[in-house]
Amino acid sequence: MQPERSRGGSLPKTFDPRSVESRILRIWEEGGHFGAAARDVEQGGNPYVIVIPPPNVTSVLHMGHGLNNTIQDVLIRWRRMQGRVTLWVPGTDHAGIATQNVVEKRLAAEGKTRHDLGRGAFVERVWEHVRDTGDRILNQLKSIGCSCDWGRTRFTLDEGLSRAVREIFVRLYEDGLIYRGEYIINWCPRCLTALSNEEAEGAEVRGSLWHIRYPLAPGHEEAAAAARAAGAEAVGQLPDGRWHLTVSTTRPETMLGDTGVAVNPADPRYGSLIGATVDLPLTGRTIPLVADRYVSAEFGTGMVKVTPAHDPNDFEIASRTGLALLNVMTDRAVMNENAPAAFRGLPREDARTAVVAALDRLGLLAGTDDHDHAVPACYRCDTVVEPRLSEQWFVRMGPLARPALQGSRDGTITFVPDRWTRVYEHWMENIRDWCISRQLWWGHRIPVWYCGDCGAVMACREDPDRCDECGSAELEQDPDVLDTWFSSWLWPFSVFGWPERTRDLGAFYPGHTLSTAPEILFFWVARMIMSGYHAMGAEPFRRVYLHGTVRDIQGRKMSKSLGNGIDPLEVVDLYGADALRFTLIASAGVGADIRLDHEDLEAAFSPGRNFVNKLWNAGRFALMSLGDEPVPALSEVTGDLALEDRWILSRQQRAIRRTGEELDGFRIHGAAEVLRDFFRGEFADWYLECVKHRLRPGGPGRDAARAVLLHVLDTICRLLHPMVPFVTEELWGLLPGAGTPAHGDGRDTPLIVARWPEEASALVDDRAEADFDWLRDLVVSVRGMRKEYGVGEGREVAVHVTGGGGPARARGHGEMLRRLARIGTVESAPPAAGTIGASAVLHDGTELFLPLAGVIDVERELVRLERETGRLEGRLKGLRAKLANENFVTRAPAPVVEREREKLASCQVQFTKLQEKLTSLRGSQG
RNA sequence: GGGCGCGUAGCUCAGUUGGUUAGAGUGCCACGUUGACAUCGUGGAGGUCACAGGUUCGAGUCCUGUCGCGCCCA
Repeated sequence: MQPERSRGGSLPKTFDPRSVESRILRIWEEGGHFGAAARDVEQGGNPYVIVIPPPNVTSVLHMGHGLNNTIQDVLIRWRRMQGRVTLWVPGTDHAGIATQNVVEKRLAAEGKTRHDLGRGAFVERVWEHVRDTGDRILNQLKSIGCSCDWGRTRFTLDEGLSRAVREIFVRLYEDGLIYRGEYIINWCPRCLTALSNEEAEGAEVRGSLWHIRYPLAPGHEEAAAAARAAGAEAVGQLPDGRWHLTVSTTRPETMLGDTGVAVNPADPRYGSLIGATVDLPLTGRTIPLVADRYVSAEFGTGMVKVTPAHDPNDFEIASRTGLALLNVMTDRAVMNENAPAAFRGLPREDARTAVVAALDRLGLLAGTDDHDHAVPACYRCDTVVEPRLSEQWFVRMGPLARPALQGSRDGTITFVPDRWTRVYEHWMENIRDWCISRQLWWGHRIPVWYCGDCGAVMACREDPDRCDECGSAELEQDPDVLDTWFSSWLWPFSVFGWPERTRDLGAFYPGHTLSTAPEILFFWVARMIMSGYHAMGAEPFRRVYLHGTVRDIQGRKMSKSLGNGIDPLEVVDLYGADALRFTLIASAGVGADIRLDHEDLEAAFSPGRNFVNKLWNAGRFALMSLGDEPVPALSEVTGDLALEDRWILSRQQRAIRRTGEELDGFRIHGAAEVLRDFFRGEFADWYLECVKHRLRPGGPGRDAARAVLLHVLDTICRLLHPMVPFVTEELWGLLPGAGTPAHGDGRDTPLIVARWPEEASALVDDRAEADFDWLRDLVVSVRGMRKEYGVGEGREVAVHVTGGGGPARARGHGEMLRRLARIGTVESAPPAAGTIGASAVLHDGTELFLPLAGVIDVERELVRLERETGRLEGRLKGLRAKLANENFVTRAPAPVVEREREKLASCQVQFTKLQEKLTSLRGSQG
């Protein structure tokens, strides 16, 4: 083994995530670096807490999880390195409907329903399923590097969390904030359960608006004629002479359940008809015409049919006007015994067709229009929701919303991006009661018992034996379970043992950041805030980060049904977890959606993989170059620093500062950009190239270069660790210097708990930055001229550097210029008159000249110089006009004006000198 | 019907209180293997910042309107 190659030389040329990730994971987990204990806070530690948005226990990891949890892990790792007592609590959600559906589907494959098994056996069957697959998604999170405290993993159906559900239910019931009642709720006729308003998602549908004639009952002819005379076009006469009204509906089948027709009381057209009765077609029933302020005189005919048992608005009208309730459908949305015999047993869709046909035959169909409207569908199975009258349990939300609204208004809780604040507040201001009972078997059973003898209703923390009222043992528990979100909304404190007053609660509540997708702002985030204030008296977190959605290349949301998803684990397998993370982070603007090509994973994820590989190779080179001898600490070489050393150290301080600023503002992609620019654009492209010759054994200033190289690479590993934890951990572990003070902290712990870098203002060096920028300018300029004339890198060139501060600034950097631009010699004297070559002028007026006799094409050089002078002339013109404008000079801030003046001066010098070159070249040619 | 967001390079997107020559990744063209990396390097082409007005010394950025796309609420 060669001494100078003993480090790094044996490492593979490309980073191999598979050989690294599992080993690193083990180091982190076995080291106990993911966890935190209440004790750490009690002893004065400053906590930083995130609770995970618990994924559905039966789900598998998708890209949305990937993004969401990468963001959380970046924040957690960053705070952990800053020395905060960091806790990220993982867990899963029992997802009542979804999970029950999965198991029911399996049963269906066996030709069974849950009713064949019975409740107890079915629930046991679901538990079996959950025991088999429940850990799956959490293990998947591990494989993308999530540093959750796995020992604290919770499940919403755990005993402790179930106790929390029961406690909050009973408390709210006792406070009068939970009640039972018969109302119109959203009902899924496939899942056969009630849904909350949030679970019924409206989808725009192209439907029809049917106009139907309802004959007036005899005796109202005069009133009808009066209405007609008052301009009521919806009132008319049928061929047989009967008067009729016209109502419009998108759901004609519901007319079988109509119990009235309503108009606005202030509508002058229909005043005479209020109190009249209508012969409801097809049913033989007679229904009244009533007045209600809900009815809009402007919409349609200004006259609506009222179906209180099948429409929420109609239900409201009925409750105000006393109209009867008539339910004409079964729980499966099939017409029931209250419907006329001809329609009984028809599913709602068939009933619609049949009703329309029947009305048409009777000549009562006035017409049909196309009509776009929103139709609510079950968020779990996409079946069209049927508004249904039924007895359910509700949470009275008004009192809970008040403090939750206040928390946002007074700035206690902030949302990023800020626009969500208004969405949140609008929802809170228009809060509606929450239907929490579900006609399912999988979930927390409602802790309410009914006495079979005296009819008492009891909400109980412990299962009761006897009725509180009459002592009877004839008790029956409510058969329904609670909405899953009724347990999720307790998550920020139930995971810490609430309602017990645990040490964990004292240490870790309130938490700090919540990162999630905006889809569950109402479902979950808003309700957590409500329950937090109600149960704990404090907000559950202060900052809510709502990130974007992962979409396919066409902008469609990734979904199982579309088959356009990307499996994060496949990406990890192909490109590594770091590549996945970096790609996601670097492409996710604050709150912005991400598009990824699911058909070309290489195109989608190679940027991340390539970046990681570049980092790996920079590390590999550094390790090879550092050699085995001890590397001095930075403090030992301060007197020996070369320009490029001072430059990179100065740039590093800016990178540290900006990374912190970006992370603090949840601009994680911004942090990624800062670090990519620093690492790749400055460290790898320039610094490493500058010091290569110094790093060779016996190279000039070798120890200083080694010290700086190690220090900067060490810092880069730290700064990038939250985003690409595996490669940085691996690399950092290979860096020399375990236990030396050169690294600021001991190297006996892994990077995951190493100290986050702090800006060292003493290392900021404006002068070095300016000088180095000048050299970069020179190098770029020479490279450009070489390319222009096709002077390959195999051939060294001489460069005359004259005028401006040039010769002095170039002095001492000959070797660097040789390596970066293949400059053989730097001449500080002007070329002999008549020498053929290429010219350029740097910003400070330094003239460059490459003698390229034999290579150069004078015509081409003339064109090139003309292009350049033309460009400068354009700029000069703009700058002169700007500075000649008195308004600009007097009104713009002085520094802005000064900057423009400097630009003008610099352009002027460049222009003049290039102009001279051009003139002399023309002269030499002519 | 009400509200919100978006429209910047071929593609995907940054652009923080208005102030350098509007940037990155990717794709494209040319050259290149100088002992980290071809999952690389160097150089280059590519934009009337959707459109029309307005405010301002100055607008991708602020205001108004129009067009197109997406989302949320009713």
